[in-house]
Amino acid sequence: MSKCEQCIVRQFSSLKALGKEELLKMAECKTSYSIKKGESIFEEGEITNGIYCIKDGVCKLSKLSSNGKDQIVKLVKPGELLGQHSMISDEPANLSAVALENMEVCFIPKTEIMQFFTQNNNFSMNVMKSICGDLKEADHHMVAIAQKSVKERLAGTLLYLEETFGTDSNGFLRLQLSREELAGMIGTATESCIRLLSELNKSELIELVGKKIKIKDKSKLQRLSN
Amino acid sequence: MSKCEQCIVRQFSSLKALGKEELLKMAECKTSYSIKKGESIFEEGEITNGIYCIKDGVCKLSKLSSNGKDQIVKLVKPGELLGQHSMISDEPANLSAVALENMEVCFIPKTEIMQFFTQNNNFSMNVMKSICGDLKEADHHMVAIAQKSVKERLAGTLLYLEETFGTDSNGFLRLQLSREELAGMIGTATESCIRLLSELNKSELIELVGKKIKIKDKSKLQRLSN
DNA sequence: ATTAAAATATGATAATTGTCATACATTGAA
DNA sequence: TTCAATGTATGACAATTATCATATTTTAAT
Repeated sequence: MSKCEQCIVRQFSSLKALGKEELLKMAECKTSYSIKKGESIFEEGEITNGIYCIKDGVCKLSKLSSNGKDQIVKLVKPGELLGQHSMISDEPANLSAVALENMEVCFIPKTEIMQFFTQNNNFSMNVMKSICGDLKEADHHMVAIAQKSVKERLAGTLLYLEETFGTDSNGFLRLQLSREELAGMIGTATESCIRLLSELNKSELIELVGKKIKIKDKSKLQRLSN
Repeated sequence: MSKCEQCIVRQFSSLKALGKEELLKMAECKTSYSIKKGESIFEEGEITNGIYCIKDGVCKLSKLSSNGKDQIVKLVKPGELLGQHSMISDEPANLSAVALENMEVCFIPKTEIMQFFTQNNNFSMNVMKSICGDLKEADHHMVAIAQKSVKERLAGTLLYLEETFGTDSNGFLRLQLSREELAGMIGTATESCIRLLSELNKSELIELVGKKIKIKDKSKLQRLSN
């Protein structure tokens, strides 16, 4: 069982407010998991009874719509927490969490976290702040979907993917999403997404090699995204 | 200066966790405002330095999109708080708040609220829960906008307006929104909204009298909304 | 009451986006 | 390797939605 004290990603989450003693307590009760690409961490409607801290790998949070399509609400990366919202609300998960890469996560039971809430005000404040950040992002995303065209959203999403997850040594987006997932992020049909990617490819704003995507003209993409 | 202890709406917000002493302190430092229909409480980008508790009247929270249209993100009603998110994030307001009816609100300065956060864990938990509820709603709204047709969203929004704000003695929706505002809620052009309202009117699912709207066939609307 | 301004309504049309069909490419399992 | 399955790509077409123009109605100010 590894020590939470020495875990680097802790620094990037609300957990950075925890003290030595609290970290030791947490190390004792936590469980580590490896999750393979494509596997789910929890499903919409499931009761989670704790939170996950992501050590490595990226996952998607998505919600199934009545039309059968999965809307991706947020991507979650190392350092971030998973499942806080439903734990705090005391409700089943509102979203499904599925690994986009192989992941390493730690599960911390609800009872433990709730103690931190009552003992450590900085921790509570951090969690509140991070949830408020999520809400702000969600509002922003909502307005984008409501008011922008699919092409504008696609451009914005590609820029977001590069900024947030970076590129590999050849300049391709590090995070590999299927066309269907990309469509699920911007809220459109898979075919429309593919079509627009082809168009951006032809006009040389991006380059497509297999399912890999490289951004070739960032400033034009930015202007396009509005 | 009226006493917070006796304020009814307090029961409906996170403030219900506050004790007698805290309420007395709050009553001393709060300021009451009357806001007329159409006036703004705060604007996107403004620093608020406190929160508003709504005693009476409904307001809209909206965000201006780059295409010049206002997207309504949420409607806020008596008992609810306003401005918590930016206060907690320590950032300028992300949304504009504009009164849809004449309103009575109380402003409570940030310094006061922050003390409650450190002193009263129930209060912190309540605020956290309410923000998580907002996030859940925002996600839900996002998926609806991304995956449903304008007609489906319109039907859903009309049902929401009836459920949430009720009807007058003649069965018309109590909360009067302009067609432009209704369009801003569902994320579409004003003309499209008007057109679909006419269509629902002709097929007798709703009745239009001036700008007033009455729901005539709830179950058909529900089926339509998906 | 009169009039200008704003909101609502509707038509015509164009642009966007979704759906279905099908072809091609890639991947992974036997 | 070979083949099936899955993912990606593209065409054809239909449906949805936005935009612009223009009435009509309502509202509010003088």
